Amino acid sequence: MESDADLRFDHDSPERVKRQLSRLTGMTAGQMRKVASAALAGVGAHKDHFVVLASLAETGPASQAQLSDRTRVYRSDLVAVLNELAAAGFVQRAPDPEDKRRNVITVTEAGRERLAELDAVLEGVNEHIMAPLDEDERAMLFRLLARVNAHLADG
Amino acid sequence: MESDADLRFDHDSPERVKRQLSRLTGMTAGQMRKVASAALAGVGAHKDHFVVLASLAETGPASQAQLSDRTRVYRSDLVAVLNELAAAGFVQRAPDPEDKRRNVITVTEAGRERLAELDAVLEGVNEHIMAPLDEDERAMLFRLLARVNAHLADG
DNA sequence: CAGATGTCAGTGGGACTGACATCC
DNA sequence: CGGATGTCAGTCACACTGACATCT
Repeated sequence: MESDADLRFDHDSPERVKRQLSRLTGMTAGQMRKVASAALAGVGAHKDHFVVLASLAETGPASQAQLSDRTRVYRSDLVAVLNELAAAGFVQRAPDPEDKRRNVITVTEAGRERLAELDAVLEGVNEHIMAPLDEDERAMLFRLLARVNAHLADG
Repeated sequence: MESDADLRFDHDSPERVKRQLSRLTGMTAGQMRKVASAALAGVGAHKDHFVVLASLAETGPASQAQLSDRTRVYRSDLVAVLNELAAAGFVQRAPDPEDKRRNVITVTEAGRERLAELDAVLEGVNEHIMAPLDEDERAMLFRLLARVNAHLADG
């Protein structure tokens, strides 16, 4: 197994490559994604499962199109996610009586428990990821990234 | 065409999903990657082209295995990248007389000019990405991300 | 009719693994 | 022999597009 030991970003290097924010951000995002998806895989879940359950629990039942808008999971990919969540009894998929095109997706009690479980797992992941930063630094990192994110979202 | 207009991260939301640094970082990294690869595609290049040329220009000729270690581009993927760079005359691939297993990869003069071109393109990208931040904030973002990156690299 | 919805099939780039012949 | 090197093939998760039947 190849170790990730020297996957370290040296910002003070004179090399042009390392002056690019996109590379540092991409590397770090990849590391985070690995940690998060490994932790979720440990309990048989994927990122989308958490996102969908959280949206349903916090904003209430929704059609698949609404869920897609809320979670930014593509409508086409949502189908498989909901199939898995429904098969496990975490959500209920029922036809909408008011609009025969739609399904109404509702989180079940088991789904809420599952969400709590995934939330705990990801809380641990989040804590591990931000371990080297104190409270102020964490808030600062969030704010700076959020500003860049908002800026890029505006095209 | 779907717009990216509401791909914005709201850190002050009560939703659990948005409290995760990995999600904000992943979203932002994805935005950055799009901008960078679109800009590079505009001049017929890929990210790996830049990284490989920069390594050769800054650290000197190398075998493919050494290049892979330097750039973190997999040996297997390096082959295609070098095929493209060599076909365009940006690098020279010659057998190593001291070790018949190896090739010696050297950047050509045209390759140095290409590197300057790609460097300029990416400089513009970097500036666009960090536009909303002042100098101190940019340095802060780099440092915070680098610390998280180094921490995660240690396993 | 135009438009929204759920579904399926498929694309494309990126990260990564495995195997293999060749050579040290 | 074990180990490094370059190469090819293939896998896998992910973001994303296209088309289509159904319904408003």
